[in-house]
Amino acid sequence: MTSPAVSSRDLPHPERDEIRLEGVLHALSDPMRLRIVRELAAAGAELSCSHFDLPVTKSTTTHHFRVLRESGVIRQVYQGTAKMNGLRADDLDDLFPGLLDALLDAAARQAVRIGSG
Amino acid sequence: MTSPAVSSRDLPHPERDEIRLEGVLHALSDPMRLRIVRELAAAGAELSCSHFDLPVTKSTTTHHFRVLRESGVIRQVYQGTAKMNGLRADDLDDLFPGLLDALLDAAARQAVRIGSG
DNA sequence: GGCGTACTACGATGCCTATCGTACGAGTCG
DNA sequence: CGACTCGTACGATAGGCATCGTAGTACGCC
Repeated sequence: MTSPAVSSRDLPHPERDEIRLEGVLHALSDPMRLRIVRELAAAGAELSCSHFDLPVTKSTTTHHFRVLRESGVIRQVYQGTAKMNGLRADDLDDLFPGLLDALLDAAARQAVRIGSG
Repeated sequence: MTSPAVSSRDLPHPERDEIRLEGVLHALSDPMRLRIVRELAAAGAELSCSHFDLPVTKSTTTHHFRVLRESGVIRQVYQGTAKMNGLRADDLDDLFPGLLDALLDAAARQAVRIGSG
């Protein structure tokens, strides 16, 4: 194949209008998921699940990505065997202007302060 | 007594440096608690627990206020039989500049959009 | 002291969830 | 086809948590 071609398997995402603030906050209140989102934002591009080296098993990683997707924080698309993950920054900015930036900034400040990132 | 006098009963609060972003987000990911925080912000002053008319029992209300306090979102002080609740906006703004405003704005926008506030 | 109000403490309950392990499906490459 | 990689599904487990009800404590007032 030339390009890996997007698989026919597609995943359920909430529409932009279905995204709830409570759901987003809950998704980001888990350290593992906050870390994933920070990495995605820092990369500024879509990353495969396997790119992340998290201190949990693959099952748990899958679980966290699903929570992020179902809460509307990320968008997931299959590309061959890989699943690419991208922040839904456009949708979030439209719904909650400035929130994502404030959250990422807050996470970065805390990482500096605590010294764990 | 002239003024209700702050009771000797005092409540454990996290120091500013102990406040964690994950804890704040988790606290605000509950609709009841987000509602409390929005009311506190709208009032711009300290409010007693009994001021809030929440669709849950008083036991549950106590629980929610404790979660908010222990996560560092609010400060609670006894004044006679009443317990006054105030947002820790100063501490939060110092730790996470702009975050509280962004969260309150996001909640307000969602309330308008959904039509439940 | 006695009463009423404001809030708490404790136990119970049912649900949600973070985690794991194993077994499996989908896709790519040789 | 066969092997390998990436990720999923499912079941289990243990802990957390939102909720309730009842009983109890602290405080102010009469």
